Amino acid sequence: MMTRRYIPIQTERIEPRHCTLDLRLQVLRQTPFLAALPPESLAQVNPLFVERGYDAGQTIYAAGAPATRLYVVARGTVKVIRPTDSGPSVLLGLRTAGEFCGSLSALGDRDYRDSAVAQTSCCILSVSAGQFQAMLRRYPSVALATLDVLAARLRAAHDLIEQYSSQPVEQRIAATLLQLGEKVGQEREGVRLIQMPLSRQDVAEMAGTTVETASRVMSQLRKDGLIQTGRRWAAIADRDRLAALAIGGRV
Amino acid sequence: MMTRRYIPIQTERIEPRHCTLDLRLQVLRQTPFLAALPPESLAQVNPLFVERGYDAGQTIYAAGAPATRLYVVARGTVKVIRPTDSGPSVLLGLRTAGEFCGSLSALGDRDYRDSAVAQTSCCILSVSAGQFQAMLRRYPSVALATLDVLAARLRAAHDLIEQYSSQPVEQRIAATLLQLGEKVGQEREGVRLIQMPLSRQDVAEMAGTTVETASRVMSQLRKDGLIQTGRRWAAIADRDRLAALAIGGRV
DNA sequence: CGTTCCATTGAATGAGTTCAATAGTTGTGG
DNA sequence: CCACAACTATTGAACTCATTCAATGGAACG
Repeated sequence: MMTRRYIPIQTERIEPRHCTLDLRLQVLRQTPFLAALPPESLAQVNPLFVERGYDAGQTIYAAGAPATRLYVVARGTVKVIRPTDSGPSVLLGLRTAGEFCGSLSALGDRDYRDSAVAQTSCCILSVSAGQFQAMLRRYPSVALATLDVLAARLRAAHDLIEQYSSQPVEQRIAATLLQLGEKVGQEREGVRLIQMPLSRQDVAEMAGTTVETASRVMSQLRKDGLIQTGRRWAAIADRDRLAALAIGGRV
Repeated sequence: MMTRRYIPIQTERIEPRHCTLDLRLQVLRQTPFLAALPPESLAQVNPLFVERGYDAGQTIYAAGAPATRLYVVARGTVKVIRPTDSGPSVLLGLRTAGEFCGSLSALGDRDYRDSAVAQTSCCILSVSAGQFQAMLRRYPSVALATLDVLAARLRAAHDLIEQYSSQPVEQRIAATLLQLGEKVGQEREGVRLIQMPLSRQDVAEMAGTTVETASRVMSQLRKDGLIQTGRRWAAIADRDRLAALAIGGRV
């Protein structure tokens, strides 16, 4: 009664823990910074990547540990979180198929500044930081593509900073849900279902608030017919009104 | 009486509005992404840069305008600000000699997402986005160096996000002042003077709060002997206690 | 079938904003 | 050189949004 089960089914597709060889090349090809490579170069770098499966909840790398590898998501969804000294973590972003996380700059920090946790069970390819550096040097197009990805992430980070410092919680949560809808949403029965397990805790960490507040706001949004929610899932029912709320405040 | 004028003098050095030729090459050489270039390449790219002076308060580029150029600060200090739909702006960062701002990715947005405003009078070199892209392609070391800068900025942005979502205003302001001290601070009469005009408004925009709160917090910090302040300036008097406050909360 | 996790809701509290008023500082023009 | 206008900073008081503390109930999992 409180949680409408219009969408009882959820992300029922269990991700395979291990990747097939076909998948490997396919993923590497769709990875932004490798997409520009000619096939023969791709075949050359392919062996440098190591594959490994993770169960949902498992940590891929932890903040504070030596930053030795760069990870590429082949299947599944990964949370990149920043632990805070006191209290709950901050969710910096989600990585899905083809996206990377982990060590980037050899000159930068020696340690990871954030942790990556499997949100679904997933399959991850990884390459050592040294080999990645070598790739950057050897294939200039890889460096340029990586530059674009970083620029885009920087823009996204600045968007977040703007949100945090100028918008109330309700708007931040609305914006968060819209972004999730863009990234991992799928149309289902007239609503846009966010295709990943998503707890109130997750939303709270993305919007920089507490579980209770996230729950309250989302309950209200549900009552207003903007979204649908359930245990560890959410769907966008009225994209336009939600977007209006996200930018303009009160609808 | 209320504002101690222990440091009545301030950033009294008026920046020259126009750069000398010597300064040009010197600045380009200390610019991170050009530092790696051999002298002859530097001489080649030098003519691509246009120089121009700006008075304090002048806008170098404005958010929303077509992102056509990349700017390198030669002298002075530049504020990179993100205007918000409603209310005050957010100060994303400061750029001093050798640092760049403006258009980065040709693939990315066509428009600037933020504005750059001269904080002091300053001298700026700029290059067209197209020519910068050509430099990235022609000199791989430039691309790699730019990658490092972007990675560092991304880390800084994530630090900010963490602060915003997990720390109270007092700590954010303390951290802001410490960062400023690192970046543009100079030892003067036993304190670290922040060598740039810095209003409460500026601090507020950096810490994501209001002028009033910034004023209140800084007044308290002054009473506690952690900082010294005046009209449009601040100095760090007790770095250790300020740092303790920034991370640990109440001292 | 009970234990654990997740979500919801209430009430009290508090940090920070908002509104408003005052005052010191700087710069300008008569 | 002085008076006035504009800017910057400070401080008070009311208010509000969000957190915190706390308690309950449903859903999933073994």
